[in-house]
Amino acid sequence: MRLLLIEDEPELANALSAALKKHGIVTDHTMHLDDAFELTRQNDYDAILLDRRLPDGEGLTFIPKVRRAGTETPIIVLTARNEPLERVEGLDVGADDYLGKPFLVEELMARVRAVLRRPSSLAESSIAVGRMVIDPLHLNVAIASTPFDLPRRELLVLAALAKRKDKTVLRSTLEAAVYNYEEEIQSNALDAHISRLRRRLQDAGAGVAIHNIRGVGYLLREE
Amino acid sequence: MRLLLIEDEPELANALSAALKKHGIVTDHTMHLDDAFELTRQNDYDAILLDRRLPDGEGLTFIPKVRRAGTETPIIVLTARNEPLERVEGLDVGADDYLGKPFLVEELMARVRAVLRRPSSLAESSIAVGRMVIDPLHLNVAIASTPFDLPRRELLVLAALAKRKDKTVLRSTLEAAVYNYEEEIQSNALDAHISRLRRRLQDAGAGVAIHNIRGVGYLLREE
DNA sequence: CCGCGAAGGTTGCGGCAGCATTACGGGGAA
DNA sequence: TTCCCCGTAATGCTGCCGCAACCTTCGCGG
Repeated sequence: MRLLLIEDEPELANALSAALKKHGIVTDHTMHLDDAFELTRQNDYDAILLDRRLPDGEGLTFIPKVRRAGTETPIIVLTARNEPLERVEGLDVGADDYLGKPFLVEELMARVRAVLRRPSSLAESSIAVGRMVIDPLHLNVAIASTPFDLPRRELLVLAALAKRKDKTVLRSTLEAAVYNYEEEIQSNALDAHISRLRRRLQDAGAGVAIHNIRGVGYLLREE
Repeated sequence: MRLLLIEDEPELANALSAALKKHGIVTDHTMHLDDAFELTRQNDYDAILLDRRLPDGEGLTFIPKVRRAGTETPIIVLTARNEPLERVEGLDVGADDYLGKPFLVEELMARVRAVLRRPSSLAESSIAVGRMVIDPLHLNVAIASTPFDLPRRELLVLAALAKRKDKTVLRSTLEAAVYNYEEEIQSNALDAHISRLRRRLQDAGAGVAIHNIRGVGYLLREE
């Protein structure tokens, strides 16, 4: 899962990113609405966390803009101002939920989950490929119903591939699934993960293969 | 197991929390319906105990509100008014059970368990792993059918792991299972519990292992 | 059919974040 | 009081993972 966090307090932003990471969530962070808008066009986020009070101005103005651009990603508004009236304000312009500061990360998680549960979003619980069963939400993998554990990054790669099994996943999409843009990589780290993952799958007799499509990306299919 | 208690008499609330704690239950407590509503969004409770007569007004009004928000957590209504007619009233708006004050904690526990056993909730009664049998509902653990005592926190960790045996449990999920929102921890207390629990399981020859997945969480499996 | 460049695959290494363990001491229960 | 739980912190260690060097495969053009 991947979130975009639009927040100008670096301290809060860092704490939040770290906490979300514990939930297996990759977080991109920016404090500028323009950057944020670009990021929504480049990436397919599962949800957006939006602060209202930003150096660029009122965060809410961001919502109509992205909606007009066709982005339907759920938006959760974060703010210190938590009056009922303002709550309505946010929801009226197209926010999906509203969260007053300070809040617990658990609360945020619950709201993210709630928002993702809504009919529009397609949160699949479990995907079967070959002899494997992959649950990308809980980050579980099993082969022939015995658990199979993987390092974090390889797990994220596999989950991203499984979500679109038999379909090609762009290289950039995979990178996005595993890294946030602060952790930019200057090498073939992704290739390395793929390689190690392949070996692990092979050794375990997973009955799946990660197939490369030159210049485009990868796909996961049965052997 | 984790409950939300909505009750305005501090004395009763404290006594109840303490009593439930002895049963290994983590309890969050509030006396305001608004707070309670927020809490249901923050946490995934196993059940909610709801007083009818509250400073905010009639407790029953709370039920449709949370149900509309998509929360399916079982609700047990506590009240001094225990007339049959009022009982129907509570159940009609979506309560799962009804308990007249005063009551024995044992009775409350029995009702909580009963409510959790219902088909909708997926509370398994008993889980077998290795040479152990774990009942996360009664918080009983036995090794080779002789009872096995554990300290409270370690018991909660083990129960949380057992409920998802052979599947990874996120670190954050474990933290939520063991601590309520007042008890924030600032150290590696969870790691310490895991370590001590491992040693105990080892010494007892439980035939199970708690396995770590770096950067993700833990899982319980047979050795 | 062959050559060549670019994309992908593989692998060892080193740094370091995350985990394991343990001793210590406060505090609560019997 | 005594015992044990359990939070804290210090210490050591493990193995993930980014990196880079080197090798293999692919596809195109001649």
